[in-house]
Amino acid sequence: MARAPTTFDPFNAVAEPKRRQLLEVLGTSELAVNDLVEQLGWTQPMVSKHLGVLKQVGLVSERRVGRQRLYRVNAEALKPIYDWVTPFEQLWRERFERLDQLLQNLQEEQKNVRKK
Amino acid sequence: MARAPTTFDPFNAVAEPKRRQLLEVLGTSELAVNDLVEQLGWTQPMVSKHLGVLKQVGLVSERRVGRQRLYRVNAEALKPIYDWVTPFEQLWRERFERLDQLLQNLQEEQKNVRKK
DNA sequence: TTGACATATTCCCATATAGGAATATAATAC
DNA sequence: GTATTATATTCCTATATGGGAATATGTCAA
Repeated sequence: MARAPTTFDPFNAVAEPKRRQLLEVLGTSELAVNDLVEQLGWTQPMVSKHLGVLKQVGLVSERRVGRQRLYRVNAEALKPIYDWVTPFEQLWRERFERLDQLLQNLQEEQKNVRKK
Repeated sequence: MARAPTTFDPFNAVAEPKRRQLLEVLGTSELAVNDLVEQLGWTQPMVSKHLGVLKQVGLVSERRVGRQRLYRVNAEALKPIYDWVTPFEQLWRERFERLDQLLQNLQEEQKNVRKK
């Protein structure tokens, strides 16, 4: 078996750095393909192809206006990623907090040493 | 150019569902390869290979004890994913909040209608 | 040393990619 | 209808993959 297709789920779609960049540029606005071409500096087919992948996994939605197609981010489609990664965030935050505590304790001890 | 290698960054490493599953099973514990083989029900080479990818991107760390190798999650390596996805979480949460607000307003209106 | 156990590596293949170039489709304007 | 603009699709290729099977490496125990 090969790797899961990029259109399999948001994880695979967003693994490609360019597609993350595209979503960032899109942000909260609604942009036509040519706007994205200009802002990203990529070729038009490249932008269209990446948009195609993002659309297939529901990460962007498309609205046709005249000969333009306006795209916007559908942020909710990123929820599975957020939900998956968040529990792990607890882990490293706890570690940092323990480290902070440790450093503070050491500082306290140093103060006491100097006082003597 | 082909797709970025799975060892390119945490995004690509974690795009594979099995590797996410492996990290989940690992959780906060430190497990030997055979423990993982048993818990996951995969073949031993498959577990070793996925661990190899995860290790290359720093998502797990390895400690050798006798003939065993104990692995644990290095959660901080997931921080780039967390940091990237979190701003988007704002977007869909705001949308939900606006929706909630809208629904509440509608309920209020209904009450007033009935009073008349 | 030899065997048993724990883990990693190699070889194989079908499959999907991202990018470039060229071309197709679709909608508007004249 | 024809030209023009906006966008999508097709064809190409190099490259990496995940899984299976077989094998190699490394470590302990008798």
